[in-house]
Amino acid sequence: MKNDKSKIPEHCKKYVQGVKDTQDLMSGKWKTVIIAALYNTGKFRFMELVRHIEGISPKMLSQELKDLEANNLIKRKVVDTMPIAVEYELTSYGKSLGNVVDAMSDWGMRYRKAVFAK
Amino acid sequence: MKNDKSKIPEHCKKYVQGVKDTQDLMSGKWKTVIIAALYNTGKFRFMELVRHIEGISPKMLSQELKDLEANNLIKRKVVDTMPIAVEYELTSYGKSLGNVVDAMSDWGMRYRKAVFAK
DNA sequence: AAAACTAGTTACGCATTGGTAAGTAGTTAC
DNA sequence: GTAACTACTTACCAATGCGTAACTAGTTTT
Repeated sequence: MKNDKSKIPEHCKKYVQGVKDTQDLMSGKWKTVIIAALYNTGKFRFMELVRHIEGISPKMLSQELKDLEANNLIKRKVVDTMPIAVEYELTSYGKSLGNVVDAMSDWGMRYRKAVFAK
Repeated sequence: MKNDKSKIPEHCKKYVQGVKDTQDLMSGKWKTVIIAALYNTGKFRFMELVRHIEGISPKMLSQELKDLEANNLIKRKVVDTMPIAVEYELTSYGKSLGNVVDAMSDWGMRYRKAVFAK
């Protein structure tokens, strides 16, 4: 056997597992966009997000926010004014996803330029 | 209006668009894993990938490889030996996704540690 | 000559995803 | 007092994603 790739090194498995875990937490059509929005602007109310993220419905936003909150990536805060306001922002975990979102955004912008340049 | 977030700054739109574009190209259950595998190891034949990526079926692998090739992220090379071999590797575009995959892997590994540490 | 390996393809089907539309409960502006 | 706003929820439906299993066509090993 000249080149046996059948044995997968441990660090490689961990590397891939990391990618999978991150992907799972950011799965679905809207989570990365929500995270990107909160990462850029800091704090948003529910309807602000609905208006800010074009195309999202209240149903999907609500669902995705719940998922993100369950994974401790964002925190939901009810401001007890009259009328009540609900604010969403990233937790420190959530903020640490900034690297990932930045990398995706950088790459995406460069790719788009390259594609349109042809 | 104290705090008008209704006007979305242009750079913010571009930022989010970048994230979306990247997400679209890496969508599905297997693309990031395939990219990570090729990024780590360089070159793989079809059946090597099937064995290396646990859980993937030939059908899904074939489908995802086609998608990735269509988006110019990987190249497929038929080595004209007897029997023929088919090699897959990242294009330079594909390699430039390394930052994204690295960021995802880093974050995922840290997150996993943090979750199990509790 | 049969079994096994290469690189896939095809048929089938269930389950998840995500969209539309409408409804709810409370508050407030006109 | 009625329309509109906030923060959602619910019901329903269509499309897609993804898995299983089997099959193909060529090559090679036994």
